[in-house]
Amino acid sequence: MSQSVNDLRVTRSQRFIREALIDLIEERGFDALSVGEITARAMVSRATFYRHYRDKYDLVEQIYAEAMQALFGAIAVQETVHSPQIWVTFFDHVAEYDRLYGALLGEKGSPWFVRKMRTSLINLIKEFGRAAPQWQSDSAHPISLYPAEDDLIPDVIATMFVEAITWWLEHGKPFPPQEMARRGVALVGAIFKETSTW
Amino acid sequence: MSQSVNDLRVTRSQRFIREALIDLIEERGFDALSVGEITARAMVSRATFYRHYRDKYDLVEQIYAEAMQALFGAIAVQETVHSPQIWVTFFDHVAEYDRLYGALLGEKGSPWFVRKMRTSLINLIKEFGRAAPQWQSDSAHPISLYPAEDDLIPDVIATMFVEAITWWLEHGKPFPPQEMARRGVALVGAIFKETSTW
DNA sequence: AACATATGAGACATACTGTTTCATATCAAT
DNA sequence: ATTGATATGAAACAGTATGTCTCATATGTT
Repeated sequence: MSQSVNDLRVTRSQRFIREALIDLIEERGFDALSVGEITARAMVSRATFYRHYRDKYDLVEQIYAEAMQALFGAIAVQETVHSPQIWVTFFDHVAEYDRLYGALLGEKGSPWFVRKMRTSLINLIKEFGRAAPQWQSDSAHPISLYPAEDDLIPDVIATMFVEAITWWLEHGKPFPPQEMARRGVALVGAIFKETSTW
Repeated sequence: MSQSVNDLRVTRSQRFIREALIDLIEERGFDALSVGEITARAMVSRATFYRHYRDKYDLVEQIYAEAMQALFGAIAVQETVHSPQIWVTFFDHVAEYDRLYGALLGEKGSPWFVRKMRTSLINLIKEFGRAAPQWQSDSAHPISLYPAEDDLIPDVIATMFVEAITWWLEHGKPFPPQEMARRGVALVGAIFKETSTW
């Protein structure tokens, strides 16, 4: 793509475009946006947009990819990747990028992005579930849950989390990340306990 | 709209259009469809489509409205609207319209419709939750849950149900509606019990 | 200062939308 | 079977968005 990695023009254009994107999502909703509208707000040529992004979805994906990279970086710092602490880190991350996630997950957001984020979470959930076998302690089928049920539970839990995040951001983060993590973990625990007897 | 309620031409056109819609969703996905594509498959003029529907979303809404009418009719037959039996009826309904829901909720489906269906469910969940106070029996705040939390729980549960339905249909309905209802009710019970202490 | 390249302006072909017109075919009712 | 009503098909239409392309210019980097 770009030979010189740090060209002020490039970073400036991309920054304007990203800011315009979030502003416009909050104002008019992601689905309603056209590329022309975004570039007009960003005071940038449409051709410039297409030089950097395939379409508006690609734009979101690039932003999201960077956010995910930041999240994984934060998680890597944690010694106990398989501990509930991971969810505190997660909600901290969400809080840090609250404007991005709020815009994309909220009322004016994109159902497409919701799906995307849920998919990202499912793997994390699986990892988390496998690392907490005590939740399935009183089960007659402690291991067979996932293969037999073909991932209904992680799917459902991931969906729940995305929904909880959306609710949290739309209500102005009523309580701190720690509390959200605590509730999320408790809920997941209850679900695992309940479904482990199936 | 139509003066003579039963005009063969109308019912035939609408039927072709609806069949084409579901076929095409399964093949190419709802979002990718254009009106022209639908009418071409239905062997009907585009003008005819616009005579009956505002756009492809309106088409889905009309189909969905009829399905909901059928569901409400089935529920009305139940004496105990506030019993878990309602969910058996619900999953029976989903099974009856499996092709419709499968297409619209599944991988090729429409996130917009998922949202729509969840909204429909939230009211049902609230009704269901209010009618089963025993789930909040050991709570210190048995009533204040909804107003205080501003509907996080019903929202999350509705989302879970939609996700469960999607999973169920995409996996070829591995077990009968009764079993899905049983598991759904159990899960909701566990969640209510867990969250009632918050 | 010299070079590289990102940008802006605009043209372009393509596609889809939603509306409209009008002649024709098809239906319902008698 | 004939009549009257109307749903339909074909086509044109303006409007909008997309994604690509060209080229002169401005702006960065070295």
